[in-house]
Amino acid sequence: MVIRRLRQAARRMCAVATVESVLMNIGEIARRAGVSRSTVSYALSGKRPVTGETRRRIQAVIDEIGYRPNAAARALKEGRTRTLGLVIPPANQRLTDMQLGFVASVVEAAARADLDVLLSPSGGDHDRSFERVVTGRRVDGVILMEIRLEDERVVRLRESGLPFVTIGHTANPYGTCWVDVDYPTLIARCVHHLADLGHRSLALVNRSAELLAIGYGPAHRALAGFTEAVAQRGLTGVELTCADDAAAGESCFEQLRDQHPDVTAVVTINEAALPGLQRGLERAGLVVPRDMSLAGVAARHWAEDFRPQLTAADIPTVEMGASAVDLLLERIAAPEAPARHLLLAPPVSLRASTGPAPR
Amino acid sequence: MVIRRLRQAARRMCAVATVESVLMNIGEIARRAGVSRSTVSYALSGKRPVTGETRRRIQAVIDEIGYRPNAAARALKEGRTRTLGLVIPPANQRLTDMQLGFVASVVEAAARADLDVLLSPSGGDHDRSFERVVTGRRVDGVILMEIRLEDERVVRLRESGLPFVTIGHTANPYGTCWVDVDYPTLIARCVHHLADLGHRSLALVNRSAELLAIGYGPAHRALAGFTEAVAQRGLTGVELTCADDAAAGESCFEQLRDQHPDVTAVVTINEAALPGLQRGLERAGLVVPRDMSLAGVAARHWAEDFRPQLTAADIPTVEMGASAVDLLLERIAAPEAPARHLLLAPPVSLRASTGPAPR
DNA sequence: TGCTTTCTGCGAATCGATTCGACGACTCGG
DNA sequence: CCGAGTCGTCGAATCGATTCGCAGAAAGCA
Repeated sequence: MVIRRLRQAARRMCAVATVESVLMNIGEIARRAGVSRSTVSYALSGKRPVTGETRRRIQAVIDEIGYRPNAAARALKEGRTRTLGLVIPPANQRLTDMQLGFVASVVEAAARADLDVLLSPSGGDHDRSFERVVTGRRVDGVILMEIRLEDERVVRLRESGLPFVTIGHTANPYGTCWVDVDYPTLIARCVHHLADLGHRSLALVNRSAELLAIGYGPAHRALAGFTEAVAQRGLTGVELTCADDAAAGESCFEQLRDQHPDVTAVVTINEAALPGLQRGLERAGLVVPRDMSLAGVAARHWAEDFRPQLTAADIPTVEMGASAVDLLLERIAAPEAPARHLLLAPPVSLRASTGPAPR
Repeated sequence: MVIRRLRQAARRMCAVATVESVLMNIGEIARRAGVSRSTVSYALSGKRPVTGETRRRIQAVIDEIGYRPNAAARALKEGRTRTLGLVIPPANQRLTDMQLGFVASVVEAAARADLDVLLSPSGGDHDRSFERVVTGRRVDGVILMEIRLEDERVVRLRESGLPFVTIGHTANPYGTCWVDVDYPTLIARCVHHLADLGHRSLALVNRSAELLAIGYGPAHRALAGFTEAVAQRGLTGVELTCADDAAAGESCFEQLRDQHPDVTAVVTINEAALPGLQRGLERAGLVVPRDMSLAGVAARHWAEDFRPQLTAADIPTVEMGASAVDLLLERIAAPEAPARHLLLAPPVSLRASTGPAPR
């Protein structure tokens, strides 16, 4: 008892020595307002009525010393953290613009709902950061992006019981909540558009061979959509992989020129390669769309930065991020409800990069 | 008493009904291992010796049911959250590549130290998200970026007593920890390099007029460094502002050609405008560096994507982000220690975009 | 054998907020 | 004027982990 009093005395001295705001818990508010801690809590939450006069006194004290409830204590008691986890690709690979768009819109949507976002830079493997987020009760739910057809993170999350939503979807689309772009349909629309313009020989500039190898969803689905649409229209199709940068785009184009000179139209989902394709076209003295047509799936600003502006389905990153947050909030509120999906197929915006096939 | 026992019974039923992993707190571990809660805690932290046999038994139980300590409870007791806050620009403006580089490297460096990162998308004004982070004890420290010469967020953080580090620095550099690039020096080096090559009339393509108006540090410091160096060498200098995108870069270049045709060299800190400058140069039929020299400050991949590759000081975003985390950890460990700074002046890499002035 | 010292492990207090039962002070109808 | 029902507030338990003081047991020494 003596010891405890000594410790309390020491703490009081410490409190005096440092900034006033160091000691501001609900008990201190209660003491200064002359009420009990529970009354302060009820005045703040409104879960039980509190007389106007009392509430005003409490509010005055709170405003005076700038009190905000301790997030950890609240999370402990309530069993929820008001925080969402967002798993992003590890930092060694630069985020693509699309990924960045998702991050920004998820963060924005979460902020609108007064939720914070905890970042976990995690690749496919078990990762300390990912494990912390999944298993440490640090977040109420998780948003996962860069989904592979077979994704062990999805398996891990499912067995953990933590609510989660993915941006992109695995080979088995059932039982999990996700938002995705309908790559096969969009690529098919591009192929049909080009076929309608008379093109007979098309190339697909896909994402990198590595991504394809690890089973990255968009790369596989774009490929599938391309081959099917090409077959359906009786065209010849060339499939190329290309790393996510301008230099790769340029060499990819050169390879195309060398090995498949008969190709008159290119379909791509690789935004980052666009500047390189542009350079390659210029160096080869080709004019778009007179000598070569281009179409694809890309973030709007990539399409608009291309010259001439690119015929493309603009990926609605903002809408997708916001929807992912909405779905996740639903799932957190009702974990047992059936999983919902959202498969978006934004229209292909006809811009200036596609035209009749050259003869 | 009866009521409490009823409630406990209800909880037990609930625990049986749901996934096993739902009930896994330190007490459960202790029960299964046949020891007390404190022993489990000591076995995990190693802060007091625990017999090998006991430790093994505890570890076995932990491995079996996959226990991880509850982050909120730990944060509450320890008074620290093992989380860093990162304040990023609000989502309505797209992050620049430099900003993205900072975010990625901060997250990466934090992950290496087993810390999580909480994102707060906050502009200059008081913002719910920012306030939550600063005042809710949700983080042990904060990293702030996009610093203005007078920045109220810095003021707010300083008076809150929360440790923080800024990437970029305010007009008064003392008393806070920061990491920054020495824009005046780098710009001056570019100017001197161009002056040595015989250029007499230079232009600075700065960031946007809006950023300059709100007192954005890099824009002001680049401007100051430019005017001083130009004056020192007796050159004529033109100052232009330019929004952060290719279209703006293109129109900025056109404005330059129209109004200042005597300019033979451009210095820029605006990476995002580079593709636009490139387009403008091509459309005007100018060859770099024969007709016009370019130099500046940019992330490496922007410089290398330029054709010809850009003479530029490459911003070490990875190093800066990592240093910011290091400084912040130091500051958290010793809040009263004198503030440290890091002002980086990476060398100007001579690439192919600068050459002798045309005659 | 008896006493001190070192090991181990336990019980209880603690962090800060929420929430539930209870209780005193009212009002109101009969 | 009295019992029933409301209203406002309080005290105490609780969330899950850490940590401090303390108590047996084992070991060392005389």
